Amino acid sequence: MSEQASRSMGVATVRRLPLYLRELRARLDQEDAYISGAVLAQGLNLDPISVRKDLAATGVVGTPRKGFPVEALIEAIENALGWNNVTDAFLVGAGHLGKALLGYPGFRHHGLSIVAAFDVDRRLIGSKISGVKVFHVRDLSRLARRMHIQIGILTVGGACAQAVADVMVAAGIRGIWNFTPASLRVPAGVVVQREDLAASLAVLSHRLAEATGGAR
Amino acid sequence: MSEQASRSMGVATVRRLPLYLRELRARLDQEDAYISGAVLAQGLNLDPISVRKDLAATGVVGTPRKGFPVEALIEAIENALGWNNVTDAFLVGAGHLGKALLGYPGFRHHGLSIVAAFDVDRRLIGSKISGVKVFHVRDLSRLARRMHIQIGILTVGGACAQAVADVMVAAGIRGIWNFTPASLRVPAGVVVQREDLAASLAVLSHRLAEATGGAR
DNA sequence: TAGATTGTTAATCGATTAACAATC
DNA sequence: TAGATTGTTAATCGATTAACAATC
Repeated sequence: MSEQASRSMGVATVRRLPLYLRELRARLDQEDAYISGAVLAQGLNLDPISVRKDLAATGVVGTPRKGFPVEALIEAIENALGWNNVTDAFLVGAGHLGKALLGYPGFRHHGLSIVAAFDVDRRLIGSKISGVKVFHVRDLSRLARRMHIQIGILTVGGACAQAVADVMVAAGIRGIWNFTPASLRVPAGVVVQREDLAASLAVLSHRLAEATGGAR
Repeated sequence: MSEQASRSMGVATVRRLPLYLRELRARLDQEDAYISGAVLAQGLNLDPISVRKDLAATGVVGTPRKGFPVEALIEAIENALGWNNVTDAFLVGAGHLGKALLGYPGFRHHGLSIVAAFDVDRRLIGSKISGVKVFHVRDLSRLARRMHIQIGILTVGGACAQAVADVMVAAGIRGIWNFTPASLRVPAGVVVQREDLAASLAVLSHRLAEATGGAR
């Protein structure tokens, strides 16, 4: 049931699920066993109708006058995202951004655990960054297979992004979180999720230019 | 004319503009003075029709059989995003992620220059990170006003995100690039662009769960 | 009962995709 | 001329918003 619900969920809804999850977990610490869509919407600056639809998409049914059961919602959202089980990931490219992601404690709440890092810089290999050991990229394939790694985080320079992605795919990795500006080519069945800083900045710039108008 | 074009541009189009810009700049180094939408689309893994529409939205007219003039496209895109002039920005929160952004050289190509960083950690204040000096947050308001800063980059912990955003707004900052999970409340006229790692990871997780199906 | 809240159906909007005419 | 490519109009799709019925 919940699987079918998750299968038909729109991308926009999926993107909002972590917002709900965060807020709901905070509520759980308090006394509230139920929360209404309107309250949730107000706390997150979202449209109440949108929230109600998203919550409905999780398969959890609310009760009029009371709202939605907080605990059931948390479980349903974690389930839809696969965040109830921890997924191990490899990170390739231990530069500035790679180090930042290795040091980010929040992934724990998102079912993600970075269990090894990779680079080609001799000074890094063998060291530990935020408790995660750094290996040479040439060891990636062997380790990924042995550990059944599903997710690869790509924080290398744009120039070698495709080459590393190829190695990841060959090593059996099924999902690539791409922080490089490169447009990756992968075989069908492999999922690439792009974290596009430039695109985000473009939207900000454009909206600012719009707001400012021609007058500068 | 180009202003009007930029005003009516959809968000999806704006998000793709940096992709085109990057590819076009690479082409400029080669001999090509013209590029066809189809070629551009193939290089970026995009739908050709989509690309043609996006390029049309910049106001640049292509010529059949030849394609679009590369140099004019670059100029038009830079113009639409305001990336032809460098915009100075402040960064608040010199932790892992803040340091990563301070060390990222690519912003230069996106019309963004981080001219100062802020934190409350005494060990950081007065130091330089990637050539950018770190100040105490209490100095932000004064400096932002004096330097007419328009963009603030928010890389603090979620707990104090709103407080820092309030300071930014009060200091005359008009656009906030929000890397925290907080849902910021700002007055009308101030633009907030969220860089939502959790949302992105959620999409990846969901697509992986979808691809895997129930069988795990 | 009354009223707040969910759930559902319809309307609107924007983005993508398709088809085809215009043009060099 | 012929053909490749742009430009435009229409169709489809998904997301958001609106309106209202159902329910505790």
